[in-house]
Amino acid sequence: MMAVRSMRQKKKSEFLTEVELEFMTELWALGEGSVRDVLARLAPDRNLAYTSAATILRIMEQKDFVTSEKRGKTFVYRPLLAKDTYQSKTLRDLSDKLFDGTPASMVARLVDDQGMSEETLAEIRALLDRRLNDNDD
Amino acid sequence: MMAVRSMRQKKKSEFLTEVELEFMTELWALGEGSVRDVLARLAPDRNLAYTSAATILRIMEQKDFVTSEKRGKTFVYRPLLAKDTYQSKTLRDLSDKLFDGTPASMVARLVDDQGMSEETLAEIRALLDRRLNDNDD
DNA sequence: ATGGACATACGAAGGTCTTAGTAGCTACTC
DNA sequence: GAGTAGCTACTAAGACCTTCGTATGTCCAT
Repeated sequence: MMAVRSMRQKKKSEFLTEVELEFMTELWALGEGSVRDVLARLAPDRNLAYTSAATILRIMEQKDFVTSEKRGKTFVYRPLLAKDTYQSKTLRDLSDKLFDGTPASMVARLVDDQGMSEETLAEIRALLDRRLNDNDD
Repeated sequence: MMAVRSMRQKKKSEFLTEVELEFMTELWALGEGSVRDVLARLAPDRNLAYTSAATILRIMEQKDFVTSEKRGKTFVYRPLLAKDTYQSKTLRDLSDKLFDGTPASMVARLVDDQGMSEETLAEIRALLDRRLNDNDD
């Protein structure tokens, strides 16, 4: 049997679907994991069939979001996309589409609405101070 | 046993789809507008059929994102969902799903990666200062 | 070898989203 | 009153997403 597995890459949507993000989140937390590992971490009321989980991970590999390595008789999946990277990409996209491309307005809405504690706010300001001083020398 | 679950509401996804956001953005900018008004504001290379635009707005009305009023022979659409509100909702969702529910980490990633100018950063810090002083009395 | 446990591959059903064509309504013009 | 222009309603095609069942393969113990 030939495992003909070399299709051409198609446009790659770059973004994770709902379920893909759910799975990727567990992989990011685990570092790596089998179908069963990921499944075990989902909410108890999630009730997703094993084969569904396997399908999802296989598709994620086709999309190059994860890679796999056969260990014994099971595949172990590992993220190819770093969480940091994906966070950045997502923020940029959101800023472009919903905040007129000005990330500052995003922060403004965040600190206005998100009910952050005062220490959280102070923490963020400290972060900015550090950032500003770093570039300032 | 009967399905006790026959709500008339279809669970309303709460979130705009890609195209719906595109249209809503124009309606937010316009305040209100007809199919033609919205269509006119899209990028010249968008090439969306008039009937497609009309369908999209009709669906958005079914989903209660907009309301309409017949003026002459055309419908004029107006947002029911405020941009601010939607921004907040989206940020909260993103924070929950991709930033462990801690908005502060979101800001951290923003100021780290987004290549903001120094004045943008200073602007944000000013915003935080104001916010902190307001609560500080 | 046979059966059982468990893993992967594939295909199909049912849903939503995007797009656009077709049909029909209304009103204005000649 | 027939034609035309512009609008809305409906329907459908095609793409993608989510879920799961079935088929198939592999390893191991009996």
